[in-house]
Amino acid sequence: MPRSLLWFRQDLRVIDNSALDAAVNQGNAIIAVYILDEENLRALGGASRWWLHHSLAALQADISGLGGTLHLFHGNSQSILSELCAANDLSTVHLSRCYEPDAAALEQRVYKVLQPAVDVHRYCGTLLFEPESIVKDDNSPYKVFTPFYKSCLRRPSPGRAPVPPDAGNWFNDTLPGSCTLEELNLLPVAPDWAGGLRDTWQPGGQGAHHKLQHFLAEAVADYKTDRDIPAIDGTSQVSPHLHFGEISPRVIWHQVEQAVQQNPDIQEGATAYLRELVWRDFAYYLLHHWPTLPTDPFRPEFAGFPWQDDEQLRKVWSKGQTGYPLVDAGMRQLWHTGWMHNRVRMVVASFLVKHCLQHWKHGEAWFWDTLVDADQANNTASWQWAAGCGADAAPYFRIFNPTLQSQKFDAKGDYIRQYVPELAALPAKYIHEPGKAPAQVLKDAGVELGVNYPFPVVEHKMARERALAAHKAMPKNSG
DNA sequence: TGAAATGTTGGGGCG
DNA sequence: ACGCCCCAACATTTC
Repeated sequence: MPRSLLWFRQDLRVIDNSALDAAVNQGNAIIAVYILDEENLRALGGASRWWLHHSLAALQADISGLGGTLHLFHGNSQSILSELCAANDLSTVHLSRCYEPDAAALEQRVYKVLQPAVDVHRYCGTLLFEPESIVKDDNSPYKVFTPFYKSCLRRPSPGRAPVPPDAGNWFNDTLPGSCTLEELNLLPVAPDWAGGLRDTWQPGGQGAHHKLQHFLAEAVADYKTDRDIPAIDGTSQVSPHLHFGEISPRVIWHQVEQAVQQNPDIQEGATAYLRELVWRDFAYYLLHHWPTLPTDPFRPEFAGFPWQDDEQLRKVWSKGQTGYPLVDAGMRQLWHTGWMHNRVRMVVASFLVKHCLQHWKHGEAWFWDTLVDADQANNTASWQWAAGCGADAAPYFRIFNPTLQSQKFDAKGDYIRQYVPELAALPAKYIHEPGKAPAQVLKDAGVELGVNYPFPVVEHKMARERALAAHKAMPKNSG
C-alpha cells in the first residue's frame, strides 16, 4: 500500500485537523511523525517543554485510539523528512502551516527539497483566517486591530464542528531513527520543578475540551467583566492548548456560537471572548506580515529608546520581589503555574518596561521560558504592545499605576493573598500598598518590610516621570 | 484593554 | 436672599 506522511507540528490534535483528515481521506498508509527540531526552530522554554511532553503523550494516545502510531524524532526536520520520504517511497506529505518566521522558512525549505518528487500539501490549522486573506482595500495588511476585527466579522463564520476523524490506514512499524517520548528529554529532572504545573494543567485535546466546556458552562456569561479580575476563574485558560494546537480555534468558535444559540443571555460575554480569539489571529497576522517583529520594534523610532540595563532589577522582577504586591503576585503565579492572568500580564509588563526601563526583549525571554502558553506571535506582539512600540500599541504614556490596578481589579486582595502569602494577613485597605499601613497593622499581620517583604524597588511617581522623560528623549528619526 | 493634572459644575454650609 | 467658599463629582487635557 502506498504511504503518505503526516507531519505534526503545532497541530497536536486529531479533531478538526485538516492535514490528518486529508491523509485519512487519501487512503494511503499514514506515517504520522513529530520532530523535535532544535536546529531550525527557537529552543523551547522549560515550561513549554514540560507541556510538549504531555501533549505528545496525549496525542500518541489519541492516535493509538484510531489504530495508529505517532513516530517521534529528534533532529533536523529537513533531513529527517527527506530521508523518510526516500526510504518509504512517499508521494505525499500533509502538514498544517506554521507562521513563525523560522517555522515558515523551514516549511519553504522542506517544500523545495521534496518537490516535485513528493507532493507537499499545506493546510490551515492554527488560525481562524489565513493572513493573506485579510487585507485593506489597497491590498496592504491592517496595522490596527479594530478594522482587522471588523473585516474578520464580515466573513463567513470560521466555526467548524468538532467531528472526529475517520479511522485511517496507519503505518505502525518502528521507523529507523525514531525515538521514544522519554528520549526527547523534555521533562525537568534535577530538580523537578514541575509540581505546580502538574497540579494546574491537563495537557492534551481532552484537557482542552474540558477547559472550554467548563468555561462555556460557568464563566462565559460574565466574561466581559470577570475576565479582568485575576482572583476570579473568569477566563477559559485554553491558551496553552491553543498554542500546541490541541484544540482548533475554529472549533472554539463553533462551540461558542452553539452555546449562544442555546442560551442567548451569554451573547455579550461570548462576543467579547471571540474578540480575544481574533486578537490571537491578529498577533499571527502581524508576525506573518512583519517577520522582524520578534527583534525589531514595529514603530521604528523606538530603536533609539534609552533602555537601561539592570540585571539585578530584572531578577527581582522575575522572582516576584518588587515590593508591588500585584506585580509580585503575577510573577509568582507565572513561576508556580506556568500561566498568568492577562490583566496582570499587562501590569507586570508595563512595570518592567516603564517603571524599570528594561528592554521588552528581557520580559519576552522570561515569559518564553516560563509560560506554558509561550507563543512567539502572541508574546512578541503583546510585549511590543505593552512597551508602546508595537502595532496598535498602547500609547507610551499609558503607564499603569500598579497600586491603582491592584485596588481596581483585586479590590479585596484575594489574588495577592493566594500568591504572596507573606501579605495574606493584611487587611484589604493596606494590602495593595503595605508601606502605607500603620506599624501596628503590619505587626499584627506579621509583615516586616525589608525583612519578609521588600520595600518597592522603584518609587512610582519618580519612575513614571522618568519613563515619560525617557520617551521624550527618544530620537524620533532613528531606524 | 490609563493615570494624573487641570478644568468645570453644582450643592451645601455659612456669614 | 445672596454671595462666597469649599469640595466632591464629573469632564477634559495632558502626559
